[in-house]
Amino acid sequence: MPDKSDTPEQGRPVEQGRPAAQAQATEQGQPRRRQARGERRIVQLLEAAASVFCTTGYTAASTNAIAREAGVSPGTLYQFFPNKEAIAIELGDRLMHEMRETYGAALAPVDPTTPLEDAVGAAVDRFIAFNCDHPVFFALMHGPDIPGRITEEHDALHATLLARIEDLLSSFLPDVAPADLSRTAHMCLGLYKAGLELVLGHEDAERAAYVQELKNALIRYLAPLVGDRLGRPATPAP
Amino acid sequence: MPDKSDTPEQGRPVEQGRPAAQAQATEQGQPRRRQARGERRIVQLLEAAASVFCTTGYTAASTNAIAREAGVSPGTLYQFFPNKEAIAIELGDRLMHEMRETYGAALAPVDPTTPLEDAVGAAVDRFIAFNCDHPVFFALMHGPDIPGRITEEHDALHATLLARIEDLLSSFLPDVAPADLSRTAHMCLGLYKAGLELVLGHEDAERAAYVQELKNALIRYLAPLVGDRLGRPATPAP
DNA sequence: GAGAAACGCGAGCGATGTCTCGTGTTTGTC
DNA sequence: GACAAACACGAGACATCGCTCGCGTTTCTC
Repeated sequence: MPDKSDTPEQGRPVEQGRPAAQAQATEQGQPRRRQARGERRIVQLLEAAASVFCTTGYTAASTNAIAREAGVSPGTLYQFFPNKEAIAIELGDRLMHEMRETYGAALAPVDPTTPLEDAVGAAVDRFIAFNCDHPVFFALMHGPDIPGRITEEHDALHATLLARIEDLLSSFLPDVAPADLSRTAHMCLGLYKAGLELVLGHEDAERAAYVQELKNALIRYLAPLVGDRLGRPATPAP
Repeated sequence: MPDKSDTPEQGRPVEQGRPAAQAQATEQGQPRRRQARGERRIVQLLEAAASVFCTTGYTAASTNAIAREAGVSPGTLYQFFPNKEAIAIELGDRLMHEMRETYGAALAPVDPTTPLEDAVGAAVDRFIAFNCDHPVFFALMHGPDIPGRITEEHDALHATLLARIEDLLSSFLPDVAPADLSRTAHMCLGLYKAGLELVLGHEDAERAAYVQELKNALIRYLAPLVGDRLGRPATPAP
């Protein structure tokens, strides 16, 4: 850790003003050496940000409010994040990381013998569970007011998800034109989002009922396409 | 606490077809007597607001930008609307009014012999057409950042729509528990919104294809519930 | 224990946005 | 034509928000 006298601008772009801590290692000269206390503050701030984003949305959320929610001063917040956007980015990154594990386990294994109902049911259950555990995710991914960089991440996740869904679908629909397959995948994701909104808007028994309805909608939408591979014939529910 | 005139609600006579866009009365007494010029300015400002809301969303839209888009000064804008929210409210009102005619014609007539496919197809076509003609509607109704009063209007429309859908559904599903019927209606509206987003995101042929997919999703979701009344059997497409 | 760096604070700067005010112009009515 | 009310303007008052600065405190390291 080279300390070049007391002038902090020595190793940094002058325009940058303050060091602007990076949580993870990026290129950019020397990242800041965080202490345990700092790491704790970061997750604390991230949790506060999640809470505020959830209730007010991204644009309406003020950094002062986030700092207050976290019980620190505005200045402290900016020791760990260069700007407001970076907070959302970092939050999105961590969420995305956790998400990858979730949907990796949810969509990846395409056992060629699993019936459609089970595959859809399992995937939906996992995604719903994740979104219920992390309501911020929905808030961040649904806001039409999100600035540039976050949208990129959103698009990246979106694309990854769609690719996975297409993969999964293609195992059920071997001979469908790519364009149709892509459209079907988009529809599935859209239907899921619609169902998710309803699920998040209710609780307990109603929530469970909506989860079931969402599965029904997806299965019935896909059933006519798959032909066989239905597990059991998609008879109308009793 | 600026602005004393933002108060609960200024007595709004709601005359017949009059959209009622009166601005501030000096003291909550009687509305202002508008001239033809003023009425013209109002629709001009509303159109400008629609355009700005569409491209930037509600919160990010500045009143100055709306005034500039309309080619008038900020002061002029405030001659006709007490505040920014009122612009969105009035815009929502007029949209809603037009919407009522559209979906009144789209959902009201429940000919007991129409097959499910046709009923859904017709309703979807009308709604999609309306939303394509008025993209603001989607923007205003979907923003997570919309302040209080607008949400009320949104909820009102939502409730009205749901009631209509339930009506329509109940003619197809005579003996279903009310709770289940309501849930099904919510799902239908949710599925429609999801499809709408995809439809608005594409053009021409792709857009038409998504419209068809939306109809498919709705019909297939509902088909197992109706039993007969299918018009033609919902055979899977090849 | 001493020095450096990370951490923490909170007043406040600059930019931006909503809305007002004083004034001048147009329109409707007599 | 005269008068009032509606219309129009645009500078700026007032608030808010993102973010910074200077300085004090805690923690790490030797």
